[in-house]
Amino acid sequence: MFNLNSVSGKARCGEMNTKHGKIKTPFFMPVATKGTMKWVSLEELIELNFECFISNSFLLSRKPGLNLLKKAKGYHKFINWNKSIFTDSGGFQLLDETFLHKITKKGVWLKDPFTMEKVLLTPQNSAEIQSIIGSDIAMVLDDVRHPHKSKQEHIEAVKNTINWAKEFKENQNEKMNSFAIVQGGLNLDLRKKCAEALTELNFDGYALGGLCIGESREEMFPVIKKSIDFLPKEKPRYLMGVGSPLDLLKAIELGVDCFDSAFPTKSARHGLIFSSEGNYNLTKAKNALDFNPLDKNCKCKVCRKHSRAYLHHLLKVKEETALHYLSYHNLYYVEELIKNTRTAINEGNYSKFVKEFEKR
RNA sequence: GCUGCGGUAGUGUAGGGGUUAGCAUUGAGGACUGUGGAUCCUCCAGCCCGAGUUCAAAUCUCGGCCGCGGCC
Repeated sequence: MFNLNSVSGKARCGEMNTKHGKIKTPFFMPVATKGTMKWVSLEELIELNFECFISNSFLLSRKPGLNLLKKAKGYHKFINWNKSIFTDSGGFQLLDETFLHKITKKGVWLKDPFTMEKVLLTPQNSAEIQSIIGSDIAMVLDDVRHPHKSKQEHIEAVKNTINWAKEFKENQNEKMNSFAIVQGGLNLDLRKKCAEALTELNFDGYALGGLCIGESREEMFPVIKKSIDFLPKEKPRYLMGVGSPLDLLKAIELGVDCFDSAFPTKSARHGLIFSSEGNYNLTKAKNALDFNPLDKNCKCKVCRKHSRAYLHHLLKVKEETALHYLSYHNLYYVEELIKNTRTAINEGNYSKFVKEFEKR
């Protein structure tokens, strides 16, 4: 399902094939937890040239629920999306105290946020949920811990992650593609152990999980760099949760093929604008009288039409349209940026591309 | 004109002799990365004016100014 076309240093350019089409790598996918991005519609996602997004299968299983999804003949039809869809298991919710109830060897007890009912999510039922959803790429239920938790916790998390991956693989619909997630915190021995055990299980791709959640860049990047070497070259590598422009570029330089993150849209909602001249906060007072576009080099529909001053105003008076405009712009920016990384890799000068970017 | 109540950051308020004058919001900055749809952190900013009582006044007394209500 994955073909590598060219490399530049460790950066790779290729193609991922799913039931719903081809996706050029590296790529970034927005987070559409419950069936849409926040403030950006699926229609606009097509307009923005994204080939896929990621939803949260646990939340979808609670609402609209599996019965509805079955009756709708799958999630793709329900939301009328005929490109690829990744689904997360819901494992990431372990990090959120409002979701997590208890981690056990069998799986994880999560609180249904709609009803507060406690629900046991296991590798088996997660595989079934994602199969009913009709996910193109299902993510295996994993045990995520904060990077700064004790080694003992990470040992336990890796053990659970490996066991759950085995059970997921045994129970999943064979036609469904699935990616396993490497855990181990910042500990390279644990990362290696986890990666090797998961590689033996022969998943369609491998993700690096548990990163970019509070640890410093100085801690994160060495772990990515080393962990990449523990993964098979011929399979796609997915760094979960990374979405700031510079982080994306640096991770691609280390050999990562795909990403998802709420960062571009979440940032946009708080006024953080991605731009070719660096990120900045639109809520700053100096933007109130700036009649230039968000990014003078951006061709998105927002930058073509509206000024910083106007968008600053909308944000200040809490008009919801601002959230839409800014989210749209940031997604456009990220998609353009990643498109440019593919070009740079194909042309064999990716490191130079990153250096230029860092100079901004 | 008389009388009652009140006047504390830009706004809304707490404190009624000794407080680094508290809170909310606004304002200024920062954070946010497998999304609980405005959250978290830092900072700026104030006792209406004058006189008195007191070791000490935002606080008590008197006068002024302003606001709201009542009476003439």
